[in-house]
This record gives sequence, C-alpha cells and structure tokens, in this order.
Amino acid sequence: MMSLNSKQAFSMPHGGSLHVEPKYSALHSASPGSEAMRRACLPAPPQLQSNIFGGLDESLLARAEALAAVDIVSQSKSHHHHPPHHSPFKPDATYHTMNTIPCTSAASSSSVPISHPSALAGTPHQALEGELLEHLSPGLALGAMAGPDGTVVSTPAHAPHMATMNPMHQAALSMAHAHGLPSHMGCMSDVDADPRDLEAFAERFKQRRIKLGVTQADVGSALANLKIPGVGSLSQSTICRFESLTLSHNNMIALKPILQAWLEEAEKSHREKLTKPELFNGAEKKRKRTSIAAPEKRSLEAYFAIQPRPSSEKIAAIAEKLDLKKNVVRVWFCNQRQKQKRMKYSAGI
DNA sequence: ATGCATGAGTT
DNA sequence: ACTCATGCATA
Repeated sequence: MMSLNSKQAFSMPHGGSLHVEPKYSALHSASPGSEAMRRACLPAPPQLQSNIFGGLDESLLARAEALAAVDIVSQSKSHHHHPPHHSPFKPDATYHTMNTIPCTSAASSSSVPISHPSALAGTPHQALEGELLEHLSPGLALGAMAGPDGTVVSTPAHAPHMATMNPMHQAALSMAHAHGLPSHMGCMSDVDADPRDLEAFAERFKQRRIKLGVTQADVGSALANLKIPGVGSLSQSTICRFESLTLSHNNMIALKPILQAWLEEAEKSHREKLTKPELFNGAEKKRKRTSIAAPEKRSLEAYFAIQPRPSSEKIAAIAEKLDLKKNVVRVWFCNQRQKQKRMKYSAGI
C-alpha cells in the first residue's frame, strides 16, 4: 500500500466542458515491413534454457509436454475432444460484463525504424519443438531497416457520451532528430533517443512529479489541459508504465515530449500557485476482469516457452484443454508477446 | 503496479 | 489474425 493519493486539491471552476473534439492527426507513417524486421530483431527466447532442466521446472515442462501432446492429437482430429481433466464447472472467470460503453479506446500505430540490437536465435529444447512446432515460422530474413521514419502516435477515440471517459487523441510528435550524439554501436541504428536518456528522464519525471504532489492519474488527466494538438489525456496505467519504463521503446519516445511539456507547465504553475483544472468524473459501468487461475496460467506459460505464436487451431485446443475461452487464450498470448518486447531489456545499448 | 481487454491500423 | 498503444479493474 502506498496509495499516494496526494491529489492536489485543485479546484478550478471549469464547468465540465469536456472537450469531445475528435481530433486526428494522421501522422502515422507506416513503414511496411517494419514488422518483419521487428520480429527479426526480437530478443532471443528468454526464459528457460537451463532452468528447465534445473529440476524445479520439470513439472512445468512435463505439463507443457502433456498439454502439447493433446494439442498435437487434436490436430489429427480423430474423434473426441473434451478435456480429460474434469472440471466441475467452467472456471469461466470470463464474465465479460462488458459495459456497453464503447468507451475510450485508442489506437495508434507508430512505425519507427526501430532496430533492436539484440539478435539471437537459438532454441535449446529442440526435441520438444520438433513435435510441437511442426511448422514453426521459419526464417527471419531481417536485415535492412527502413530509412528514418517519424515516430508518431495518434489516438482517436471519441467519447461517445460524456462521463466516464476522457477524450483523448494524441498526436504525434515531432521528430526533429538532430543527431549530434556520438555514434556508438555499430549494430544500433540511432533510433532517436537512447534508452539511457529515456531512463534518466523517466526517473527525473517521477521525482519531480512526486515533488509536486501529483499522482500518476493526475498527470494523465492533466495532459488534456495542455492543449497540445492531438494530445489528450492518458491513464494512470500509462503514466506508471512510462515511469517504470515498461512501455515499448517507441511508445516511450512518443510520450516523452508530452510528459516533458506537462512537467514544465506544472512546475511553472506551481511557482505561481496556480493549478490546472482537473477534469474527470466517472461513474458508470464496471467491467469485470478475467482472472486466469494459477494452474492454467502455468500451462499457458509452458506453452508460450515452446511456442509463443500458436496457430489459431492450437489456441483453440489449448483453450479447450484449459477450459478457457479461446479469445482469452489468444489475448493472453498477445499480451505475453507484448511483455517480452517491453523496454527495460530491449535497451541493450 | 499489473493483468486482461479493446481497437485502429497492418499484414 | 497480429501488433501496438492504452485503458479499466484489481491485487
């Protein structure tokens, strides 16, 4: 616990005039093929390698194998299809009490010629792979990166109704890349900002933010008040992730200038004892978060270690095996993949 | 601080 | 069907 709800009691009479201006800054310059490259540059298979045979993970592996076996079988599809493991009832934690609110959602796609230095590719447990990954995605060509591209973020999302959500749109950032930095690393194509700078900034940001007595959530909503073209508010989650560097490199770079702008404004306002209005309100439907039980999660992790990108069929098989909705399993894998790509380690400068 | 989820934009 | 940026809900 450390609920730092030291919210500032700013009270600005801003008659809830929620700006619902669906702005759009189409600045996304998608560079084709960037995905392939990204994949190619992906860090190497993380976990297990030596752990697996360490002893403690044996059960895990065994489980994965067992499950994998089923997977394979289901492929042949002879007959049957129903969990050998009796489940009294569906651990359907999946109650999607989805509220009807198509609420906030942002989307964006920033394509940057990121080129991760990390290049690996060696999977140890090939024995398992042989059977499980019959058709593993073959080669990653990798190689050429596109030219300097602009990294941008954009977020549409219109608040359908008012209330709970905050509008936000983002924008892009400028890219003035005036590389004056010393070129280091041959395998690193200077993206734009060194993770080192980002790391330093994130840390400074957090400290100064706390100094101002502002919470992450405050920052998020306050961003909208900055009136930066195309920039709306962000959630506490995102601010938190920024501070802890648990965002993708691109995302970090995109957010930095925005948060930097806020920080400057906030400190300026603080000096003159003025605070920006805070807008927020909310109170409507709640959505239930699915919770995957530990055993199921362990199985998923075991699978992931072997095949992080299972086919739709495999996902279905796994889902059935674990008594989870296929979509839940699919999303789980997606999120798992995203986690692997987060900063922190990808910053191997 | 994190897990599960949505959605625009890509492939 | 996937990636990526984000968010709500929750531990």
